[in-house]
Amino acid sequence: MITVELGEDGTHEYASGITAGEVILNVHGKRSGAVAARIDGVERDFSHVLDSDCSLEPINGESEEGLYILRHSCAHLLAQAVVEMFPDAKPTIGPPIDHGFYYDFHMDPIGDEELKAIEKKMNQHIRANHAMIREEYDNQTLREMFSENKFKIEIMDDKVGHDVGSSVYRQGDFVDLCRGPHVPSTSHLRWFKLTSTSTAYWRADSKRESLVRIYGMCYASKEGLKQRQRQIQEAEKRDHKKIGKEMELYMINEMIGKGLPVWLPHGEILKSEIERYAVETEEAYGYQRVTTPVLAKQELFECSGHLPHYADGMYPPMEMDDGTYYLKAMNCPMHHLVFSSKKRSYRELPIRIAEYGTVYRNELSGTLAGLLRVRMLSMNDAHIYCTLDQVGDEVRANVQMVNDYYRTFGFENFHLRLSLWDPENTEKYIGDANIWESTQEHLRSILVDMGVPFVEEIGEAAFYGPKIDIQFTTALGREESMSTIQLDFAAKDRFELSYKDENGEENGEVFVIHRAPLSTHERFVAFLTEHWIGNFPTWLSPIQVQVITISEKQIEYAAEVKTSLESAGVRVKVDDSDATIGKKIRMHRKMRPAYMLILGEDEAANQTVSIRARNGDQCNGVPLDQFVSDLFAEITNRERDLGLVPASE
RNA sequence: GCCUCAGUAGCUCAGACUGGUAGAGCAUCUGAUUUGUAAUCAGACGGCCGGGGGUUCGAAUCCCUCCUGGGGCUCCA
Repeated sequence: MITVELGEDGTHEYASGITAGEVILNVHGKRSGAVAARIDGVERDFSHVLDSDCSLEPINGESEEGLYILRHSCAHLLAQAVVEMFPDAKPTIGPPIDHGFYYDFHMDPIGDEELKAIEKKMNQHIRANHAMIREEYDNQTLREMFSENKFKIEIMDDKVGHDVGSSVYRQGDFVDLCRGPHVPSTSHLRWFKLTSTSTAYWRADSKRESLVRIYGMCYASKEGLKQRQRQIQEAEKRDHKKIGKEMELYMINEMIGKGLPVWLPHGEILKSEIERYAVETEEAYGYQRVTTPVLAKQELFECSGHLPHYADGMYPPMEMDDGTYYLKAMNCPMHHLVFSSKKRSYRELPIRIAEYGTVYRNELSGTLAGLLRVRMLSMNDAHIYCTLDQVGDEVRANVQMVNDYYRTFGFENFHLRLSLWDPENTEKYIGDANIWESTQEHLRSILVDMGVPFVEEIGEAAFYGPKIDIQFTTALGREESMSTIQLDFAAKDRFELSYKDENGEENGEVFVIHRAPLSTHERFVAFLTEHWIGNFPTWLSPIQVQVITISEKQIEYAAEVKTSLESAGVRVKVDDSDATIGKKIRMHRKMRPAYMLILGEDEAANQTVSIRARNGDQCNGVPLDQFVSDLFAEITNRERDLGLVPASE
């Protein structure tokens, strides 16, 4: 007999030789929702045989670990179907990922129809409910089993070696090299869907074989799968490309080029309102503004380290009669030169230099997408020059600034990330291990002191130093960097930055903080559009008030209303055409004005307006003067919500 | 750059599989209508069907090629 410790479910005695699955069946019954078990802390299959005392905890399919196992198993199921339908296809690797899984095959490219057929075949195997059986073999046998698949052999060379054996998993006629664990049988994989295909290179190396990657999503329940599908639908509704077109925020023209959006009047309003807000804020925080050129000589970018470390991200050089020029991919080198354009005293520090600078980056043409990935970016950029002692205050001020901005813009789904260098991969970075470790520790202790929660991630640092990124979660559940605060210890040496200290000595210990709390105009407007579904707060709305007349008789009064709103600085448009008001409301809805004003005989007679908020709530008979002053307050206070109409019950 | 799906009127889309020479709604314009909170009626205008090449008596439709857009190309048994 052996003793199995089951946590809350107590301790049970079984005959030695019982499997994990049998214990779970005994304790939790058929519908336990478990897909595997954790035995003495190690994830195991249901078929794992228990022959000594141990602890056992079922892994539920809905848990993070459970979903990982489900998705991994679903990748195997995909490979089974693909190999059956395309006997020449060679499976390579197939890991679980967020929401699902993929599997890379060495095979001819496939299209939508094949994808559907593969999904159908997978469903057949689910109905057949093949057991997923673990088998262990010695090294020699494994190499014989997979002798037809050089990719698997290469994986063995790397991960298994030549001495020890490993495991395979078999379902029906299909066998795959794998460590496991897996679900006990294919019927657990019902809630999946193949989503797309793509290409990837073997080992992410463009010189190696090109592989077909097939993506799928997989969940533990119908509800899980449906919920994800709803999330995707919701994200489509919020897509900034769709809303951007409807609201005429920006356009992309073939003759101008890919990744080079043109800001249309409505988008330009968003952009300049954001910029005005940034300028006000930065003035309050003691920043000085400059404008620097969009291109500069090669020497500058060699000095900054961009050319050796960032050349792929830059536009190719331009040969001029006096040297080689590059479009700038970053503003920092120019700001460094502003700093060192005159002698600096310790009394001046910290010096904060800001600019809404336009930078140019050579993104691969296939990665460009709407406003989210572009080749010309307007950055809300600034550089702070300070001593190491001052870094803490400056970082704190910037975290505070980000918090204030996000509250005003209504963003809630975000968290801080301390982005560290990768000590295994040092050639990507400037500077030695000591300076990296000490500056990272400095930033870490600032965050800890502030008591703000943050996560750490290795390999996400900039090439010149560690950073604090503010990570934003999109409607699709994907995490994107929105704001950044970067500590740069390399610039002082490269640009010989210095100041005269209290002792009258030239001091070269100038630390630079790069910060961009509002990201780029392009990304920021894209996220803002997605977040508000185009229904921006009044101060940001391209059209703040849309006036609608009921009949021709109110044309004059409408003009009067327009004039008084305009004199208060409100962006207002009038529709005095002879269409019905129902039609006018419907038509103007797509431009998402914060408020519509309905003007009829009553309003004209009493100098009032009827307000219709964006959500359809109304408030009739409001005196015009009152509306104008209330609206003015709402705009100047940058209120998040439309407050001029009481919410309907 | 690579794979995949797509590109038809200003917008949203049908027609394509099975070749016979282009359609709808909205927008716009012109009339009529003067309207109280998500589409008033009628008429007109509008397209070298992304570009080029090929097959054919005949191509939006089939084939090739280029361009542009969407999705993906980070997750490593």
